[in-house]
Amino acid sequence: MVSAKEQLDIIKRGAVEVIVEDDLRRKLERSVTSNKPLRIKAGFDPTAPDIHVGHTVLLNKMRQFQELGHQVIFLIGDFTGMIGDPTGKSETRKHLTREEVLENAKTYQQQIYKILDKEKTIISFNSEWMMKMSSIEMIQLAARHTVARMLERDDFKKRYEAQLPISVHEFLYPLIQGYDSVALKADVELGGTDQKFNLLVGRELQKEYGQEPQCIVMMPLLEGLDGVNKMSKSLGNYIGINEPAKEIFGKVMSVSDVLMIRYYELVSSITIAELDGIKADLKSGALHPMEAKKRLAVELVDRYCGEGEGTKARAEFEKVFSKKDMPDDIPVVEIAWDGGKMKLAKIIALAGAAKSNSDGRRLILQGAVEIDQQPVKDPDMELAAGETFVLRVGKKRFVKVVPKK
RNA sequence: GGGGAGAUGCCCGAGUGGCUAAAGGGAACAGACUGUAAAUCUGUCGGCCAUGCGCCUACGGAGGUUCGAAUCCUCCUCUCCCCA
Repeated sequence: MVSAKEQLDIIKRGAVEVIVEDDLRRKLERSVTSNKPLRIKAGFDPTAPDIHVGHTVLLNKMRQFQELGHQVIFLIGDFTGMIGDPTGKSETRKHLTREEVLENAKTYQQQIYKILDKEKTIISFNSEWMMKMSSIEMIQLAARHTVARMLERDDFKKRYEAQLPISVHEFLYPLIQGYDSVALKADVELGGTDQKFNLLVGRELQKEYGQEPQCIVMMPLLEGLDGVNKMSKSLGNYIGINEPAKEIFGKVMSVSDVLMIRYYELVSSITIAELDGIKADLKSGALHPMEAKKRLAVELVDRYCGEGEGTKARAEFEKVFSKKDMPDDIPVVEIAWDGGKMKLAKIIALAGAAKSNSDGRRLILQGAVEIDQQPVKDPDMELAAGETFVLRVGKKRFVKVVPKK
């Protein structure tokens, strides 16, 4: 078994903050001597079943705990999902039905085992204990925290100061998340830095309920493709781990050089020494930033789409964008002509390459449209029924249009 | 319970009777430049027909006043602030 000190070093790698490090060391030491694994909790929202690269920062850390022999609990906040975590939101999320939650949970499980060890993962739902909690118990739970303390939470404070609505039930979210730690008897909870408040509530409540408070390991939030906001599905700036290889590859390539380094730090599995080497080579000019980015893209595609897919995606990418060739696999769309001739603008919209006929028309005017690699300039161009051709809109939208009988 | 303020397009936000499909910013999309980089510059950015100074839909919801309403009135829904 790995010594407590070595374990702590591994755990601390990449983490922003560990609360409280000495406590964690003691827990690890105890775990080593008693040969009893620690219970590691990490909570996930049931509303976003598409796991993206941002989540992997946390998942990778969970994986490390598993490799060190600890018990990882993947907690799906299905009960809390009915409240909606207000974090970074100015509005309350919509409630999910039982069926939706279970459906999302299934999607989670399909995706997380790309990273986690299935044999060593416990999936848990907080509705399990929360549904059984009585109103009195709920009120007693609420009685353990004050409004002033709740308003310390950055998000609440900001909304309060900005005169934005805060519903009373939103105060319950941190309490319930904290209570989950009590119910699970968590030794350690993992979370993003935006979760700090909630994670700390867990410690408080465990003390109140006579448990040893959990230690907290906070991971950095990964910036999304825009390089500014955190990666999230709702902002649309994410790389999903279930996306097709060429999507993942393309998205990594579109990232700025600065952000690339960040991605290397947080989601690549290279060692710190290797990363330092890359940084040095970039600085000296020995390594072109594009090449470094391609390597990162290959690594991520390999990991999430399967070994070898990365190299394939790279070849495809170079073909389409460097040599301006057509991609191998162009999606085929069948279109029914509603007459002898049809406007190209309308075909573009029907093929899903534009939002509307007007949008298609605008794209033609902007010189974004090609048919069989021939640029189209005429916004009123019409095509006769029965033609098959490859439509290109912008840099990356390719559609093979086939007439529908 | 009383008093006050507010709700505008994907988001923020201007707009107090016609010149408003609605300023400005952000996001997004396209083009130029590139490394599909990023940054920058330019353009587009409700829909439909594409001929127009065309038609339809749109400023929380429902009605009303008016030749004409995002703008005025009534009721409703929601939010914020102050007092209790």
